[in-house]
Amino acid sequence: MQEYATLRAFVAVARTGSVSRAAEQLHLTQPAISLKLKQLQANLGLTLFSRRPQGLALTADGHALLPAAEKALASAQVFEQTAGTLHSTLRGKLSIGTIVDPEFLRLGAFLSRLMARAPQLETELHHGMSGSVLNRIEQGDLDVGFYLAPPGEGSGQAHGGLAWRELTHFDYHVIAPAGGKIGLLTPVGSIWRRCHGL
Amino acid sequence: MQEYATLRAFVAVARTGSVSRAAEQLHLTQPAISLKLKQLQANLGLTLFSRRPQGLALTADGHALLPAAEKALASAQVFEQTAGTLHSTLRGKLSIGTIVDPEFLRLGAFLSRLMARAPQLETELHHGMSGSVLNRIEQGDLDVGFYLAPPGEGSGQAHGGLAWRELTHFDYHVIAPAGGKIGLLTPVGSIWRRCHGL
DNA sequence: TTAGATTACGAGGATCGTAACTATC
DNA sequence: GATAGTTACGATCCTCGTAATCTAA
Repeated sequence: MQEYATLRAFVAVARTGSVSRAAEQLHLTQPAISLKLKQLQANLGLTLFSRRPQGLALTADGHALLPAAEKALASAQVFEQTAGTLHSTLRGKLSIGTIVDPEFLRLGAFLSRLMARAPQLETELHHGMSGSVLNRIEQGDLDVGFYLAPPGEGSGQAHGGLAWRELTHFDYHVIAPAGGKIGLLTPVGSIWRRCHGL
Repeated sequence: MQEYATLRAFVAVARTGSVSRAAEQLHLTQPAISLKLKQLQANLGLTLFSRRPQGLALTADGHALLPAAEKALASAQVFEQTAGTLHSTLRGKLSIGTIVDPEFLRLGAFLSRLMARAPQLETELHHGMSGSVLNRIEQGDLDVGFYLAPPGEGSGQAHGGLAWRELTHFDYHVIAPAGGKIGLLTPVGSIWRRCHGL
């Protein structure tokens, strides 16, 4: 089965009539495109292009395959777009409780990833000590907050009415109102569900 | 952009409701599927499955994405199939001149790859010494033949009215009537063009 | 000589399987 | 204990970019 990169190369070269322009368009180098074409033709056992002085031209076989390749790419884009609409419906304001040094929390990375996932989400940062963040979350004042966990405590458990989950690649934990089911009832709460991927 | 292997994993798990059965179906291991699912969900920023005692069940998001994934896969299969029909129209008999030991030529591998590319093609093997094969090709008695080339001779050149091309991964060469243009005029000749991918 | 394409090759990253671990019945 | 899934990790394969080579106008 041909991968998307291969199909993109094929379509780009077919449309531009040139490996160079296709490479430019796809932000790759000439050799990369050239190799992809070679692989595609070898896999299919077909000759899709013929060399012309000013570039490459489609053969009859290439012409016959182009529409199918374009459809395959279009379907893939539809998939991506469908996925996009599923979390672009997220709206609301997320109140985040922070502690200690934002640099230590890698807060910038966290926020940028959050924005990438849910661009329409507003965030509001509230700084405090670890204990006060816990209290304000329990009171519903904050939606989610950082929490320095004691080492060796495992992950994914619930305690004290709060659900917490270890963030891999980070040295801190995030807390949100318990159960995850509550999260689903409000726009803000659904954020918590989305955050599971971060 | 999600690759096909990822979409196949998603669809297989969604349909079977189990990583194990999906792995079996795709001839992969449980961890490979599990990783693909994790990557897909991370890329999309969505939770597609929820864990059940007997396996995994689609979430609402997963349900919404399944049709798009199936369409993307179907389009890819249409592309492959279209390519298949392009060289399944090949018919005719190919007379192949062989030399020395068929085992040494890896003739079985060559023929099986040829059959995979052009299933409707008949082949006819004629064994002889290297010189006689050359003569019979020049006389049009054979369509294509094996030839032990002197080392260091480069590849893709034409000499003595014959075109020859080095077969990568093999230690021998294939000869066919010169120019490749002649090849396009007859069913048998078009075989030579197809062989370029082997 | 210039423009365009291919080949060679090496570094970096992705993939997949084995093995070990966790959780649920 | 048995079943289902995940994590860890290492070997292998793939991809892409740089540099060199090839071909035609």
